[in-house]
Amino acid sequence: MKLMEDMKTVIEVEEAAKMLKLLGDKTRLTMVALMEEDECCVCEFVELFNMSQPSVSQHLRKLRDVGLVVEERRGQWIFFCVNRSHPAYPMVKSLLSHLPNQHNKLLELEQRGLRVCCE
Amino acid sequence: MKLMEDMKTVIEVEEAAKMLKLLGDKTRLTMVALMEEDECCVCEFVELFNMSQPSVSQHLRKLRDVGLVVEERRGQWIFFCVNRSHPAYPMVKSLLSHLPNQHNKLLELEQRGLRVCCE
DNA sequence: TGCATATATAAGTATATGCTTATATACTAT
DNA sequence: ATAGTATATAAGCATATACTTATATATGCA
Repeated sequence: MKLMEDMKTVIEVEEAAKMLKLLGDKTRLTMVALMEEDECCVCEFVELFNMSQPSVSQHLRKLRDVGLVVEERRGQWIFFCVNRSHPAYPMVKSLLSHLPNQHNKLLELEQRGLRVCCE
Repeated sequence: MKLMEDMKTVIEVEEAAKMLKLLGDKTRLTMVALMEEDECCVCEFVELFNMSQPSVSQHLRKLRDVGLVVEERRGQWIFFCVNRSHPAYPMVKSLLSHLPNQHNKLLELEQRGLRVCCE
């Protein structure tokens, strides 16, 4: 007997393959796992991945192009977060649940004073 | 409260990305979804995907190389099936649960007399 | 206005990918 | 043995991918 159930929205194989292809990259998969915890901005990813800014931007653009993430500008910064109403989100959430928690990465960033906060 | 829970084995992001990259191809994703239903042999995939035999073999080899599928020769045929003891299998199973059922494809193949059976 | 910071985009390049055709291997049946 | 069927592998090729460097755009602040 199952009392609580994860959303098991069905999506077409083609659509799923497109998503998995995008997530089949260590950088993008980690990005999405991080954004599942909290919204992030480009410079935070640059710091976390020790990667060039254009490279980070290009990864984020791919995620945005399929609608899996949405962006919101706040001052100088553009924050990205997971679009939880995307048709493929339930599948994405399922697979993220099999990955290690990424919270420590954000904590470490905060401790180094590199977490961007705009209130 | 949750009484029954899916296996939520955690695997490293790098390992997960490797798997998702493999499954981020419509052909291979469908193959795995089909094999989740029942073991299949190469010529069945050739028929189902209307694809060249070498192409099918190459896709299966990639899946085999990471250990996600295992093969077993029976006479002329080599049957492939999902390796349910693979560390990434729980994640794979999770995401497959968001795909449409592929049973009809195998049924149709059977009705056309093209299902390989060796007993 | 002018400069610094944050981000996006463009163009170039090396490598990866998925197909193709041709050929090799393995098993079955005559 | 020989032919037929099933599968694997190799080599070639067109396209996709992920980075790089250079440059453009947008915001904040003095």
